[in-house]
Formats: sequence, structure tokens, C-alpha cells
Amino acid sequence: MKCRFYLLDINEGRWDSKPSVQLWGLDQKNRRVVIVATQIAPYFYFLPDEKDDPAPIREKLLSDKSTFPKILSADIETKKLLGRLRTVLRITCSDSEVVSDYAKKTRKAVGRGESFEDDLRLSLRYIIDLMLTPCGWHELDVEIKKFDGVNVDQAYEAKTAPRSVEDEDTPDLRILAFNVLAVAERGSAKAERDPVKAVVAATDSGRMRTFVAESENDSKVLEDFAGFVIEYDPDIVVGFENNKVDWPYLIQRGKARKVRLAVGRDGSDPHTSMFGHVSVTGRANLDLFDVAGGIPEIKVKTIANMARYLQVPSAEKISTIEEADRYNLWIDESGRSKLIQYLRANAQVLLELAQATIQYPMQLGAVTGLPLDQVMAAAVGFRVDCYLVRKAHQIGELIPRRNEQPFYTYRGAIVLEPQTGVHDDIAVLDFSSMYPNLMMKYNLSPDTLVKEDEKVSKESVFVITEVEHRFRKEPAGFYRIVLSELMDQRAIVQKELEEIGAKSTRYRVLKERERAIKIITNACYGYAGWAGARWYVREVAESATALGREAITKTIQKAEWMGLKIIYGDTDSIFVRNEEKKIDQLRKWAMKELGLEIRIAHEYRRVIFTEAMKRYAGLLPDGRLDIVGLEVVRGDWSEIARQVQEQVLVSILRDQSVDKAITNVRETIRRLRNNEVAIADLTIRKTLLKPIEEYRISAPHVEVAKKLLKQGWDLGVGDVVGYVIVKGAGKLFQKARPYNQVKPEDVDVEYYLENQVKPAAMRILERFAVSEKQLEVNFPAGQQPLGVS
DNA sequence: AAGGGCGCACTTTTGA
DNA sequence: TCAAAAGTGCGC
Repeated sequence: MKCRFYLLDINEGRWDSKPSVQLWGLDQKNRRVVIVATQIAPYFYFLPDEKDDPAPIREKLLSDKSTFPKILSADIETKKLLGRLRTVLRITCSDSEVVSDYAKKTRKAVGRGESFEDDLRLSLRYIIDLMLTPCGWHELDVEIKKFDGVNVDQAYEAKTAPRSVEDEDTPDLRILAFNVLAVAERGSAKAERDPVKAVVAATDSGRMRTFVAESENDSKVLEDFAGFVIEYDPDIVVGFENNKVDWPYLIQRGKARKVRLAVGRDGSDPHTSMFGHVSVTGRANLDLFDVAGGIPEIKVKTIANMARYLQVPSAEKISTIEEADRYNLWIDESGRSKLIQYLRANAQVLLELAQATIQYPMQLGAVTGLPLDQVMAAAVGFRVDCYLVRKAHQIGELIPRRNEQPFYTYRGAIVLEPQTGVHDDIAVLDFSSMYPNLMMKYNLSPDTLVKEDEKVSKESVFVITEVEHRFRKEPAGFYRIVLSELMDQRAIVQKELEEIGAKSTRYRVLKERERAIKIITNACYGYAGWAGARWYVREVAESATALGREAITKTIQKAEWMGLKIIYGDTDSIFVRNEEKKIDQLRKWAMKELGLEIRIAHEYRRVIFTEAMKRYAGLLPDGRLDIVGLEVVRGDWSEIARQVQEQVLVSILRDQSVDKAITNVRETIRRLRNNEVAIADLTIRKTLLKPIEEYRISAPHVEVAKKLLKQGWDLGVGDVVGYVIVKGAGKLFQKARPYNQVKPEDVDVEYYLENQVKPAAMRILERFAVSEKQLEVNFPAGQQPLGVS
């Protein structure tokens, strides 16, 4: 019988002592299904040295039963290595576990030659071999089977290989959001010591369950929560930092209490898997923290900030309770109910956040080929990697291993010195997808790169000026193939988007697909220059930036020759006077001469530059401010400094009043001096970018982190440390305190005045001949003329 | 178990 | 006292 199913999760295992993969998903009747495929042959490729004949090697491997008892077959095939046809042995094994070991032993037995694709896991192997689409539909012939302990509506055994089919439907997925509460008198709760106090789960069917521990024994909470997951049987499980915090905590508590959290659809426990994420078999466990990570507008990644940014229905109901306050709330009866309310509100918001954002991970999964639960946990490089692995397989390219490579830096893009001051009516022009287009146009690719000593005719190659790298014009290189396909896909999506209404579900799906395609497209340049990439070729990235520099330089020359004054430029953009005719002419020229499309990214009614590159603020036609690079948009400045700078920018750009700006700054200074500014607005946040012990200097956030560690808090790489500067003698790092351990009267007001508020305000005001003295309250307000550009 | 790239501004510490 | 180094987070 036929089965059409939507692929939600995939895992590998053994079935009847054979390697197998399980495909978990939903069918068209919205039944939860699992399909077990056992007709799978794990394999790897062996590429003999060019001097060696593959046939005797084949015989040798097949006959050596003591070393290779699990080799099923060795077939001589033709594959490509960087575009060149090569004869390889495809060595098929009866067990996926031996693949990488056999690859090593083969290299040893033969003495020379290379192995390929022995590093691909069986589930990934299966996905790419059959071109399966995570979060997409598939069809195959199946036979109904009964599998013990598997909790689905229908289980099948695969009779044929599944094939991906076009289907616009998105099945009705059940979502469960959860969060876990554990408290400690001092510092972070530790799973080996502090039991779980409560778990709250909310479902998209409108159910909300609160499991509270009646005593120190949390066995029942764990059992009840697991029971609820199994009962509701969600397809998607979400939380916030659930990969790093909630699941690991529950898993460890489960071990301590000997309670099994058999929440997988096959009855298995949640377990840590690829990219440090937690996998729940048969479901997609998703961490909304990773989703927030992909939204740069959300500066401090918290549930509340994410909810506010996305404006989910319950965003207003959410509050924040500091981890440090939870213990005291818990031991008090009314505090406890407040805490439970907080958890419930969080769970509800998490659910809504999942509903609001789930399409993007789904589309990113479908585009890259990474399963839904892995795709957001994977860094950008690994998403590109997975996409390229699929495409390589498709065109018969051997997939190189990711290995440690020497690392070279190379020259990047051009940034222009800005014309300092205020400018009216400015257009920002940029090249659309500059690097991808240049990579395609000049066929920049690992397989088209001509080696230094190689002789080729001049006409057959592109020579990249300055860096002198050469790339064959024909045939199309790997990156050209991949990028063209991505660009084409995006164009198709964009065309359909234009045709359908903005309110339909389909529109939202396509919008997210477009975003996913764009992200992968734009990441290819960086990927090519990343030493950890499978297709790392410095020359490709180096040539792309060289061509980029050439393109923008030529454009600047042309613009200036046309009489268009350049105010500023960075990488692929130039800021010019908004003169429609000339801009139009420049666009036509760029299309013809450079083969690049120039678009007007946006227009500014006014824009202000300091002397610094990459820092400016512009007034958009609708009255909003576009603030770039300045303290306002930096997360490592106090809120008070950012606010004061934003007010200055608003006064100057929108109201065109320096006086008003000065008045605002004075008011902030007054509030500071009067201790009227909340500690939260004085907190400075910095991320720990490496292990504490590796820091060579004493920085404030590092010292505070050490202090917190001593107090029993868990802190490590990637965590953000919030601190406040207090009065006292010594270096700054000696005066930094954890933000929640500071009393208002201890704040070092002078520091905030001199090192936060004034510098942030003066950065802008000094352009208008305002002196620091004028910011002090006792100085009379004078008439300040607007600075001229 | 998990780095896309380089260019730049800016603050604070370090060490001569 | 001061330049260099360390460190962070941004722009594109």
C-alpha cells in the first residue's frame, strides 16, 4: 500500500539486527506514523591512488574476511573529485558502526589512497541519498507492521524508497511548551542536589498543566510530566534554553530518582545529540532560545523580550522573576503561588512564540536538509554544509571530510571615510547579493580554481585582479551550480509571493522559505572562507572580496564622474545625494558594466555621521530613526547611556534642535545625580567569550563572573554577565558588582556620568560644537546653531 | 562536541 | 605616562 507522510524526525537504529532508519511523521489523515526502513546499506568510498588499479584492491578487501568480515560488496564506480572524474570503490557494509573503522583499515591495508563519506551518519546518509525533505511530504510503498513499545497511530515497514513530493499542506502539528523550576538557597540550582520544584506544560489545544512537588521527592513531578507528554503526544516540544537547562536537568533528576522519562515515541528517554541539542525520538524538540538567536533585533535574549518583539497575545502578561529571587519566593506561601503564576505565564508565552516562529525553522529544515530539531541548534556553517553535502551527492561529487586545516586570513571589503556632519536627502544604494553574484559570474569555486603552476590558455579563465587567482570559465563550478539554484528557487518563491494574498498561510510559509534561502545564499561566501568547511578554499573567498572591492571602487568613480557626491560606503553600499536621474543612470551603468544590480536600499531625509566608520544615524521618510553601530544599538552599554544618545539623535534629526538635545541630557544627568535611575538602566552586560581561566586580563565582567561562580552560580562560555559599577577606590574591574547585588546608594554616579552618559551624548553633540561643560545643569542654555554638513 | 568571513570603534588593562 | 594589547560587539 501507498503512504504519503510529512517528515518530522528521523533517527537510526537497528531492527532485526539490521541497520535501519526510522522516519517519524504524519500522514494525510493527520495520523502519527513511523516508517521503518531496513533496506539500507551503509557505505563509504575509497579513492585509490592514481597509480593504483582498483580491481586488485577490490579483491584484496573482499578476500580479507578476518579484517573486513562485514563488507558486503565493493563496487567500482565513477565519481567526481573537484570536478574531475575518478574511479572509486564503493564499499558497502552490513553495519553502519564499522564504516569509519573500515575506511581507516582500508587506507592502511592499501597503503595509500583516500576514503570519503565514512564520516556521514546513517540517518544523514539516508536523507541525502534519497533527497528526503525534512518538514516536507514523501511517498512510498509500505506494509503495516506492529512494533512493540512504539507509540504511534500507525507503524509501517518501508517496501520502497521514499521519494519527496510537492505538497503545499502543512499538517496540523501538536505543540507542547514547557518549563522547569528548581531553586537553590544560594546560586544556581544543581540537579545533583536540588530537586525539581515544578514543571509547567502548555499545549496548543489550550491545556495547561502544573506539576508541583509536594516534598523534596520530585519523582512524582517527573513521572506526571512525562506522563502528560506521552498522553498529549506532541509533535513539537518547545522551551527556552531547554537544550541547555530544562532537559538536562530533568534527565539528571530522572537518573537520580530512577524515574524514566520515556517521552520518545519509541519509549526512549530524551538524549543529547548533534549540535548539543536534546533529541526526543519521533518528535521535534526545539529551543526558542536558538530561534531568538536568529533575530538580531532582540538584544537580550529573554522570553519577555522575544514576546514583546513578536507581539504575541500574552506578551503583556509576562513578568520577569530573577533566578536569585526564586528561592525566597518558593519558601513563602504567597510567593510560591506568584512563582507558579509566573511559570504558567511563561509556558503560555512559549507556546505562542512557537506558533509565531515555527515556520522559519521548518523552512530552514526543508531547504538545508537538516531535521527540524537540529536545524536551529546548528551554527550557520553547518547549515550551509548540510545543504552542500546534498548538492554534492546530487551531482556525483565526492564529499570531503571536514578536517583541521591551517588557517589564513585574507583581505576583506572596503569601508569609506564618511563625510562628517549632517546631510539632507540621501539615498543608500547597494548591490543586491553582491558576493553570491560575483561568485557566480566569475565561476569562483574549488573545482574551477586553477593551481598556480598549471598552464592554461588566457581566454579559458577569469583572472581575478589584485589577488591573481584564476578560475576556469567552463564548466560551471560547484558554487555556481549551488548558488544559481538557490537564486532560482528564491525567484520562484518571490514570484508566487507576488501573486498571492499577504494574509494567507501560504504567504507566511513562502515568506519564511524565502528568508531561509536568502540566509543560505548569503552564507556561502563566508563558508568558503571558513577553515572548518568541507569546501574551504581561501582563494574563492579572497577572490570574492577582491571583486567586491573592484565593483564598489568602479561604481564610486563612475558616480563621482557623474557628479554624484559620495557621502559614505561600506562593502557593497554607497550613500549619495538623492538625485533620481543620476542614480538611474548609475544603475543602468552597473548592470551593463558590472553585471550587478544596484537597488535603492532606503532613503534618508537626513543622516548624521561622526568621524567613525560604521556608525551613523538616519531619519527615514516615515519619521523613524535608523541607528547604525552607535551606542544605542550596542548591548554592552548601559540603558541610560543608550537612552540619552537616542534622545540626542531624535532631537537633532527629527526636531532639528540642539537645545532640546542639551536639555534632555541635562535632565538625565540630574536624575543620575539624584539616584533616580533604576539599577536595571545602569547594568552593563558583556558576554563571556571564553572559559574564565583563559582570560589574560581582569575585565569587569570576568571579575564579576568569578564572584558569581564562588557564590554557586553556574556560568560559562556564552553566558552574559550583567554588572554595575559601584563607588570605591581602585581599578574599574574592582568596582564592578553583579547587578542584582547593588543598592542604589552604592552606585558610582561619577562613573556613569563621565564614562557612560557623557561620552554617548558627546559622540553626537560634539558635531554641533557643544562642549561637555554645557551639559552640566548649572550652565545656562544657549542658542546653538545646527552644524552644517 | 560543534567557529560563516573581514573591517572597525571603542573602553579598559597592561606593562614598560 | 602612554602606546600596545585585550576584549567585545557591531556593520556588511
